[in-house]
Amino acid sequence: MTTPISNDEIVRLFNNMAAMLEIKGDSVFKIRAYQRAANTIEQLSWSLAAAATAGDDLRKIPGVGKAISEKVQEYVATGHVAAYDRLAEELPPNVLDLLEVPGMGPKTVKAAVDELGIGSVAELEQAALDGRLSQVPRMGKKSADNILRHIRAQRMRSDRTPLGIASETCAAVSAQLFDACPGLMSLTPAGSLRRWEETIGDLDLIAISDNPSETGPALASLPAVREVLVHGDAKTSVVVDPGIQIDLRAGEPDSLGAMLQYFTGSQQHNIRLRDYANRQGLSLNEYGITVMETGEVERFADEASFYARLGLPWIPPELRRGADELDLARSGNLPDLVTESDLKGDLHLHSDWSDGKFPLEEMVAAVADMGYQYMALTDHSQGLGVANGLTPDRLARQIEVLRSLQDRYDMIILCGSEVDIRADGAMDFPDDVLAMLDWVIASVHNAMTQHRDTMTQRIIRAMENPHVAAIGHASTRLLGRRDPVDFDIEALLQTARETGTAMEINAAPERLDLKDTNAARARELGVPLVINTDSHHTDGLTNRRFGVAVARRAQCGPEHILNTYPPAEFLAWLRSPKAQRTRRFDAMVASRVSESDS
DNA sequence: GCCGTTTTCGGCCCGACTGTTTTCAGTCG
Repeated sequence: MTTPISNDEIVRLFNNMAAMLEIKGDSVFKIRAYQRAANTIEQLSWSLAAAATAGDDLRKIPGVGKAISEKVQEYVATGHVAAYDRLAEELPPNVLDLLEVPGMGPKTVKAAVDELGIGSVAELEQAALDGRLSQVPRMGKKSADNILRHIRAQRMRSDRTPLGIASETCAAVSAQLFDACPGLMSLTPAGSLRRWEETIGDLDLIAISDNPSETGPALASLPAVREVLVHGDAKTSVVVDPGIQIDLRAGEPDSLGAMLQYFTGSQQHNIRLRDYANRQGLSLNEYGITVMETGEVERFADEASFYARLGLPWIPPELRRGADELDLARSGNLPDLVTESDLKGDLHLHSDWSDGKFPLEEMVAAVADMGYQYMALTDHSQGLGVANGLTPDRLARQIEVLRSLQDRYDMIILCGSEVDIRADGAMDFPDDVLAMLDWVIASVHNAMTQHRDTMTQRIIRAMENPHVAAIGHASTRLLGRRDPVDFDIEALLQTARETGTAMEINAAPERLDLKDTNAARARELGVPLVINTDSHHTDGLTNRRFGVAVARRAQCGPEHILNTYPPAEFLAWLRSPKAQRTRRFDAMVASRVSESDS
């Protein structure tokens, strides 16, 4: 069995085609069509290659027409796309790297290729150094110097920042900016951070102030600022210390609605929203909504009234992905998304009995302080030596301690374990030990480079164990540090459904695992999801917001999340035999949905 | 290249900033 072509590969193909067409100077609308198709495909919860092989009509996907559909078919069938190969032949092999350099757009890249024969970033750097680059039309010494500077800065930092780090940076910079700006009324993150994307390109901040013009200079003079990139009247861009770019826009209170909408994006969402507005004779920009006939500009203090003016309900930022959210909004079918306050328990927690940093009693107390109605303590199993995993004897002692704590809390304390899934799919504890536990979450922690089929079968075997309630951080990825394991996610989720196994959305910001598209597929298949923090520290409990965001991006309501159910319902699910859990969960979802309808 | 409760052809989102120009092209988001 060979690895099928992934959606990501198809996305890369079309994005690369768009970039090459840009350099060639082709129609911007054709380019935009490829970009839109790539954006949509990126968000599919299912395998496009599998659908193509099955003979499905791909043109049902928005933005995919005859030409793009045929290219997908060709790619899946042959591994190549002739049109792509022809484009690639006309350009130097590494030309797309040149587009990655800030300040190098398609026109400049084309000029550099045609006039200077440049074919790589190294050659571009040399041309900037020896003065040839500044000879290109519309380039000068300053532009060439900027290109040089960007090449060197780019070498020093990775391109995108994991959500958790961006979130911390945002909080730190915001606090400093409030101190520096007396007139600052509010500072709201926009862009990919507000949409809770798993990685952030740069950090967009919207400042609302009585005196907007003071905020840009104030940002530029903060101690954390390493470099000022742009400083105009309306916009300031800087680079702050861990190498994150911050774009600040400032305005007055009555412009917040339009500014937030404009700068939250996504770009594809905005393109489609503005198209929708144009059809109503309205034009959108960051200042408000213009009635095209009269030229009158209407202003909005909040986003809800902005969307309302277009005849739409407010669309949560997590859904502004340029996919089907506008259609859902127009038809009144936006999902009611899960929120942090829906969570009634945390079912993946560590203490200092294994690799956590806090004593068991303190972790339990901190969880109770969250207002939860149940929790599971899940220290590592014996096989994870580096994490001081528990032997069966230590586990038995820990269970005694936990049971003795129960009297002090209203919250139900479940005795759990994060049990290692061994390389062959066997559990790290024998069944009689697993049977002592209330809650077993099974995770892969080693042998992560296994072949796709081996890894898939390994996790399937774990799911088939009658004691395994859930699979933890299935892909094991660490954002920016470790790639996900190779597995057949569709087969895993199908097996989860068949075996009555829940799938974790691990909320640790460096994991976010399952990721959004996989969580969406789990939801579609009726697989219960559980949002856990995997806290090793009492501070980790608030990371739940990241897990909730993944679920929201997956269009999950509370009914799709197991640990939003009241204790009685959750425990009834947990205590029923695995073979019955899928049917029980379906009933739980159905009753929750009919409840919210009435 | 895609798309349609105006359209199967003729449209396709919008503005800030920079540096190079001498009125604006190119880049970015």
